[in-house]
Amino acid sequence: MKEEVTNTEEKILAAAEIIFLQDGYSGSRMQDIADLAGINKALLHYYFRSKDKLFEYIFDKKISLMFPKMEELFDENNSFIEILSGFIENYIKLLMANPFLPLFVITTINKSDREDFLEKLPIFLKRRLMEFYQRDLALGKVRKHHPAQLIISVFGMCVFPFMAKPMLKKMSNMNDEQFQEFMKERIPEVQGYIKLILEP
Amino acid sequence: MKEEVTNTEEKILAAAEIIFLQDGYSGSRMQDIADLAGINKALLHYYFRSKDKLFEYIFDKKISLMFPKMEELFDENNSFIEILSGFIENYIKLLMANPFLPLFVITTINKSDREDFLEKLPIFLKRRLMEFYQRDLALGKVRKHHPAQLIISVFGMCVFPFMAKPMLKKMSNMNDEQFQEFMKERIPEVQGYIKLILEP
DNA sequence: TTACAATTTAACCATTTGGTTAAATTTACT
DNA sequence: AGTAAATTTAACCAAATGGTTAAATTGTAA
Repeated sequence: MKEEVTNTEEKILAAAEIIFLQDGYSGSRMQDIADLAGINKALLHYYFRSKDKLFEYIFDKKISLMFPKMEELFDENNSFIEILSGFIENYIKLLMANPFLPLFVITTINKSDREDFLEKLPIFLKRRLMEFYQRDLALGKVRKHHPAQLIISVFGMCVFPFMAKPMLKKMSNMNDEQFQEFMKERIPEVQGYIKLILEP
Repeated sequence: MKEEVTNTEEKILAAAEIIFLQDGYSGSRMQDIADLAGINKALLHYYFRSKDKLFEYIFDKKISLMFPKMEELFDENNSFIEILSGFIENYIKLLMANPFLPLFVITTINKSDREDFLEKLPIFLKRRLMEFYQRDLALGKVRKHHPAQLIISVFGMCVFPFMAKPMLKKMSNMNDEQFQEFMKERIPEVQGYIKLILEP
């Protein structure tokens, strides 16, 4: 059965994604991944030698999702405020489709014994945002702020609700649909904050 | 040796706190806690019957820290903006002294098999903030916003940097002292955002 | 049909881990 | 000194878990 070599491999990866994203590394069991993929443990190890290998494979995929390129935003014609507004919209939509992403990446990176994962962090995102801010500051198009503080704030306002999702749902008596609605409404809300904060 | 019954118990709790906060439930080992407390596993189980009991003990302590009462803030003479500003200062200072607190509480609550912990969430904090917002909105002292969105934003701006601390340190080339400095500077920064967002 | 790769089955191994037990030892208090 | 509680030591258990192995079975392609 050589037909679709990737078929089983894909099933494994899809299953591993779900398990790892929900339970993290130490909370995940290889048996659970095999079960969810509809295969057995022997075959699982036949495809991926070890839990570590499989996990790193998933993590690599996820970290690039967490820090997307978003090249279309970084157009010289865009103002800093427009770039941030675009980022807010794109990023919240991205996270709505991948709600477990932030907690997964951040808990993984926080594990003291896996600091090697830190090496995979990109830095271009923050640097490019800073450059655009400095440009618009010089043009008098934005108010003066500490740009790193502002960027981390925008990031936090987008990301935090997904990490605190169970808390939010409980405290505001929301179900999953209402949470999605809440996050959709959040896009113009946060964009509004940024305008008020930055516009001179 | 009846002298200080609490002495060993306190050593255990202090050790359990450090281990659990850093590694979470499934990442923590009873042996590590015993080692850090300077005792052996037998004695550890002599004081706390099981890992679950010990963990719940720690979690209860921590969740009340995560959602402090801050009664002094909720004074009728304070404006909503003053209340938020006070909250930002108090909360960031609290987290500076307990940097692992947010990730610990949130990851614990997110574990699907421990949803019982959700029951321990308070709701008074959000409700009281909402009441003060509505009052000041009626008085024309604040701009119109979706108050739940605003409150979660303030929360996120305070909490998120601590959860993403290793990422932030890496991306901005900071050491621990510089991170502390960054968070200290963050207090007036976020307070400034709130004023710009809310003042009519 | 043959040959080879994919898959299953099932037993097995070594290690880790939460937890127990019983006996010995130390400590404090009377 | 005697007693009871605190602590240590060390062996032990059972379950969970990552990983291996070998043999059998199934599917595919030549």
